[in-house]
Amino acid sequence: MQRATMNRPPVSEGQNARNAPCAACPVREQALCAALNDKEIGRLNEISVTRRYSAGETVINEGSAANSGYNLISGHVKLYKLLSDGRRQITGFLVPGDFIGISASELYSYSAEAIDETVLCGFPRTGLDSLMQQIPGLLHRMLSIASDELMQAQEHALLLGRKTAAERVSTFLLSLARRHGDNARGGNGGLQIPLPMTRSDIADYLGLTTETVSRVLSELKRASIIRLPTRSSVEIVSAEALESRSDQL
Amino acid sequence: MQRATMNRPPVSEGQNARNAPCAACPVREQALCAALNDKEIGRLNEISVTRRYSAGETVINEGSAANSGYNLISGHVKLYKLLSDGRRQITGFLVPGDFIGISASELYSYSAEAIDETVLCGFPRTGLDSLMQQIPGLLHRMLSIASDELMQAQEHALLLGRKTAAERVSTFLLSLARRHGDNARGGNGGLQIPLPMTRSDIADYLGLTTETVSRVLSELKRASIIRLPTRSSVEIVSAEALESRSDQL
DNA sequence: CGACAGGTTGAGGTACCTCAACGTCGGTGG
DNA sequence: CCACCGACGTTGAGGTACCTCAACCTGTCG
Repeated sequence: MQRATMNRPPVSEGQNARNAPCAACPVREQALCAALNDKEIGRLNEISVTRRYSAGETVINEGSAANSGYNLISGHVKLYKLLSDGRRQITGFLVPGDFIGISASELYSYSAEAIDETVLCGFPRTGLDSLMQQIPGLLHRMLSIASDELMQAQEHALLLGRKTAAERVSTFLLSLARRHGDNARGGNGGLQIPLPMTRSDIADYLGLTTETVSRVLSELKRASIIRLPTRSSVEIVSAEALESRSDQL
Repeated sequence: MQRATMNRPPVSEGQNARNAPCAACPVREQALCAALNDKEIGRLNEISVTRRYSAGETVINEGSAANSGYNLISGHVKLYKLLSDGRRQITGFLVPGDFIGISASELYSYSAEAIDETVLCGFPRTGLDSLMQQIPGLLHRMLSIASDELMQAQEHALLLGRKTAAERVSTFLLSLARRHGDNARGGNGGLQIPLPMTRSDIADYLGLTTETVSRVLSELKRASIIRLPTRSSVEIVSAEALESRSDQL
């Protein structure tokens, strides 16, 4: 289980290229890397360090120095902010190909935690910054990632500020389905979707309680709009019904 | 009231430089322009068009083609998204120096409306894009603006998803105070802050109703934490009391 | 001055939360 | 291999923070 690439310090050792060859990377054509040609990606590779995180492990701590960026290779990560009394708002769930660590300030303004067994490809910020100066395409890609996240964040604000519990859950399920793609149709033509996060995570993402999330899911199930084969997956039987309950998206 | 610079088409006429000389621009050192030297800003100036908007006028319509960006010169603008039944979520209030029109897609994903008499400096997206390709500093500046907005959006999600009405209003007043700066102290040492937006705007920003906003403001006033000299201004008597009621920020 | 949009205050309703009990599943050790 | 354990999830009953509806107040502008 332990691998040679684990826990390596962010200082380049000249061997990372061999340990984590970008050509074989499952997210080579996504994420930051899509912007780079093979030569450029070699330079990114020189400063990158892959590392495995187990479920629940913290990747980023709110308030700590923002000196790394990460590509999510496999697994899932949640981003969140806390209030002093422990109330939590999850601002996003990340899937492979997503970038972690865009930061305007010197300190991270949010925390990041692995949801399940996860592999990240980390870059020291200094190296990333100098590469961005040398490769305008990389800078441009970063802007496009940030713009996209901003759009999602505004959609999320609409959900949190103005949607009902049923609308929030329906919207959430649809956005999962959209991101998961149209593959993986179940036996009855439904869409099988993994739910790696807990009900508590979902609640903290939607601004609800676990009980309310559970109740809405149960009601959707009772109405035969979804099925819940396991606690960590949903099958969407009628996306249309969800759409009509989600008010857009 | 009509001015020569009003309603000019985005095609450069070679006179805009004289009509809107950047050197005299009140937000020359802020916004996008801070990233540019005098020569570069001349090129930005060539493609820019200033235009005046009166209160309530729409600047950007959600769903329309995203072919302009704007610098806010003076006045105030609100950004918002709507649900099909008219529920509205305001995602931000902009002040002079802010940029409007970051967009990941071809279409705007939000609307923008002038709150009061407002002057914007507009750029066609094509021109902005080619300038960004030629001037890396401009691209970099844009990324830093986007990152900053993203951070604010996450803070806003925390407010909408997890804060009480009293906490939301207190947080809002403090963030206004912070942006307004520490100038403008009132007679009794309080901080005078203009409130150009209506109670309804504030409610739609905070995910509340106008009645709830009004009740919380009245309570803060009763507790001598704020004063309400006019309907469009607040005086913050005790920022400390607001901080303790806002849970961070 | 009259009218109207914006704002405040009150009374009652409700969507969601809180608290509590019970179910369920996956892992672990006897 | 099965029994137990604990974390996660579901369901129910009651409470409450905020919403809804309605009346009234206030300033602003023709």
